[in-house]
Amino acid sequence: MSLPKSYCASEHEDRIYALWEKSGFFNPNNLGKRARPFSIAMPPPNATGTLHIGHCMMLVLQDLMIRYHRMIGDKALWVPGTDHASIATQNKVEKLLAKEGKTRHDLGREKFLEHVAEYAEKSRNTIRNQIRKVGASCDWSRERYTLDAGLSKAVSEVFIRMYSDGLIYRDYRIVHWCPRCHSTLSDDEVKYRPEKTKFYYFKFGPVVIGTARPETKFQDKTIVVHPDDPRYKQFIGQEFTAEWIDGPITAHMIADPIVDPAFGTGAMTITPGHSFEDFDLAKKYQRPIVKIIDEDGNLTKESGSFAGKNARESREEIVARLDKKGLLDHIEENYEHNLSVCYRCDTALEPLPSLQWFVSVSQAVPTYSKSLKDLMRDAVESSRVTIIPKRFEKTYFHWIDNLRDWCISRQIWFGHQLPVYYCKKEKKGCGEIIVAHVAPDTCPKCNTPDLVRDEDTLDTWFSSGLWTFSTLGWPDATEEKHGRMNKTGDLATFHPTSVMETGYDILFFWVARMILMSEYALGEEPFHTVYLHGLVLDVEGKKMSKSKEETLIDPLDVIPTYGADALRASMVVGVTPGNDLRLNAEKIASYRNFVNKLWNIARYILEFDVAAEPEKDAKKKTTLSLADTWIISRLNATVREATSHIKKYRFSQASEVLRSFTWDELADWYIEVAKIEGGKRNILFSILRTVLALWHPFIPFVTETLYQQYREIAKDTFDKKSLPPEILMIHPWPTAQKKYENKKAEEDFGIVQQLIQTIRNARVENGITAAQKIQAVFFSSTRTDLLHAHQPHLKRLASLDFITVLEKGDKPTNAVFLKVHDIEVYLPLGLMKMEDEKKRMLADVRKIETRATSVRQLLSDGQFLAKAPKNIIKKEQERLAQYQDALAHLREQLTKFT
RNA sequence: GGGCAUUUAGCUCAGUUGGUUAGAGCGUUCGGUUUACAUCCGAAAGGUCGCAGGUUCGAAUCCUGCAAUGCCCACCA
Repeated sequence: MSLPKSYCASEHEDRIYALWEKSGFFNPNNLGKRARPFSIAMPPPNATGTLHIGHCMMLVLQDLMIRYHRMIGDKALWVPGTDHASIATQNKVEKLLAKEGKTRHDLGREKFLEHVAEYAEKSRNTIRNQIRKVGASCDWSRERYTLDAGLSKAVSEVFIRMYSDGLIYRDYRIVHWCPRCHSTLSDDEVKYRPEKTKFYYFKFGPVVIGTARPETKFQDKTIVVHPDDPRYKQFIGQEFTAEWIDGPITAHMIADPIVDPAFGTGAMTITPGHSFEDFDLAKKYQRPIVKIIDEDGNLTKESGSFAGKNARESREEIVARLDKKGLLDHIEENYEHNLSVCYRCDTALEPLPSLQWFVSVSQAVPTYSKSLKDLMRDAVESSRVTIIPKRFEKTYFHWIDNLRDWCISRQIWFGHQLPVYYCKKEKKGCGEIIVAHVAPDTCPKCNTPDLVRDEDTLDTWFSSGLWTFSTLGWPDATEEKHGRMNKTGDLATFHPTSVMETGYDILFFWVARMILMSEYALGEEPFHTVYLHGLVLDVEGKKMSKSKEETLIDPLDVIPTYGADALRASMVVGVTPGNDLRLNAEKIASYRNFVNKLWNIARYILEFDVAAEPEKDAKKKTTLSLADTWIISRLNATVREATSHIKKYRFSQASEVLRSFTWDELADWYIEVAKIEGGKRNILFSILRTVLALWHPFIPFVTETLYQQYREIAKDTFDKKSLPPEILMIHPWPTAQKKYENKKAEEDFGIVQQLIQTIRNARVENGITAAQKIQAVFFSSTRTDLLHAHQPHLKRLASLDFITVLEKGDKPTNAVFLKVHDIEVYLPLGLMKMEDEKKRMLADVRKIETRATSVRQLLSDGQFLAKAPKNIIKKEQERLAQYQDALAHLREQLTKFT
């Protein structure tokens, strides 16, 4: 079998993935005896979505870590799964139903849920395939879904525990309400959109008040002013009658420092039912909470003659009525404020009072005598959880400090229904609330049958907060021993998980809540390290979205064209944690080129070099050439550096190190040298194997494909015992050995490289074509051996046809003069323009003089000599010596121009 | 309003704890049928490291201020 000239990813990728999957090594149980666990819980994509480029980012980074850890011998587990994503999914399915002219109510709860489940299952199949396309080596046998029985049990279990700990409670209070989703939202699910609107001023009793929302003001009976405001001081505490929308109304004036006298008229009425601030004020001063707008966005009976009308649409009519009564003072146009909108559907939210379930974040948890806020803060403060990049720790603490109780009940159908049952008074019950996994047949208090389950479902983040441990079998995977709950099975082995890798955009939604849940339920952190990646942006720097097709990069389009490996590389190279990535097709193409380069390096080694040297060095033990010790030294340094970068989560830098070794050193130098020296079969084989292993976590498909070829050939050559593993995925990670690093070889080969590069440069500058061979004369008092040994290299790589190496003697005149370390090179070009050469040399002299002057100055600076470290001073002295040496030679050479 | 970040070559971005001449990819220019690769090879050009101060023997790197851009949080009735 021979390898084609270029790598065609689509011909190999599916086959290679199947090979991995069949091997069983995605499952750590099949990896043999391994002591150290390494685990990642894959952030579950929405079950009804399809993967976009952002998902690729997480898959690539996590797969990189998992593959690396699998190779260094860890028990590596990556748990995949999907999230039911309650609101998002329900919205999506409702939209599809709407196309058929139906609503969920036409189907009824049960039928609707069946419909959603069916749809989700189809999408999940697509997602599974997409994850495979990217090359993710996750353990499919452990795949989970947030609505699985086990995970649902975990949800109820946490709810029940929190309820009995007094952390979950039910309360009537103002909440964020999305009239379109017909559900409450948590504070974090609210987005703000800047909006320009009208700001109205109305006469209200003795004062003028301002408002942007007249339609909420029907029952405003409290005026608040600043206690020190001289305009209103006389009215504070008074009660008076004001003419209002539906006739006279009795109102109070109170004073509170929260009012800004400079805003509007300095007097405001409060609307406790429809403003968070006003709600707090109303609680403080014990004013009634009146619901003016209902869940459909319509005005309630509290609005008198307007009852039943849509609130926002009635605004102008209400203003007109007040105007007619002479109560409209004036209108301010273009009032700028932020409108709160639903993060899922962008609909303007309606704050309204409602009876809902909440998680208290400030009340002490009995077991820990600490609040959930404290638990969340402690985990990061104590460094049990570290966030990369570190700056997000600040953001995290700030979020915790401002956190309010978490509204967890949602009025949608799709999700985990609350494990709450009511013994309803309407059904002759006692009003008892029962929180349990399963409904009791009768009320435990009054024995009334027919308990009614709460219709609401839980916030989707409540269940995803449990993800790291619910996926590993909690709560069943625990047993009581000596009065303590101990973890068993996977939960014991893999929890806390090692790394949570996700986008910074869900730090609050998800990462924080996982910490909350794990700290509460298990008393331990959910993960040790949080690695936050940035967003994938298009060429214009905007977040990629389906609505902008021209700049959208869809992974499913890219993979067939450029290959999954190229896509993967583009998400790693030059990408740093927490920073956004601007992606375009050219970038991906450049990594496709690299993948192809690697392909051809392997192709040369596996086919051409072997063919050229069939038997020669298979058995014979050859002595190593300078180039050999050089490349071995460089490879070892590369292994050492790349490993160190990966350990420190600097994946981009690791890939940089690998790229420059592979392309610049191995391909451009060593393979070219191998063609000259010959007999490199063993050493090239060994280098290739190491290089493939090093690249494998980054670009697994091409490396595995090549490794399979490598192993085919190795099978015929190696004895069975030293045969490497069948698949690269479980090949041991290369280890660096200090004894192979050779500074002298790097220096000496570096001189050969510099000589060749310097001569090449001189050739181009003097207009000598590549085909034209020239002569060179080398003078060196100390390196004649090096020069003699590398005559063939110099000849071929610098296109020379005749070389003279001398220790001393007469220097050629009218020749181009070059200098590398102590080696002088003369290129007698005969016909060239010596005037140009003279100019070039004079320019060189000036350049070096400038540098020498600055170093000389530095070295004559007493402060520098006194305070700088000795090695730095020594370096500078060496530099100066080099400059002086070079200058002396240049000047000497210049004298030869007549 | 508060906070975080970014600002380095034409473009996209690296640059560990301050220490030679600040790097890469793409792009540009010049030259190439070298028997692995034109998805390639060789050579080169291109940077006051946003601006202004400061600390230091020494600053892209640390500190202060300013500017531009982006994001997050809060939100005034």
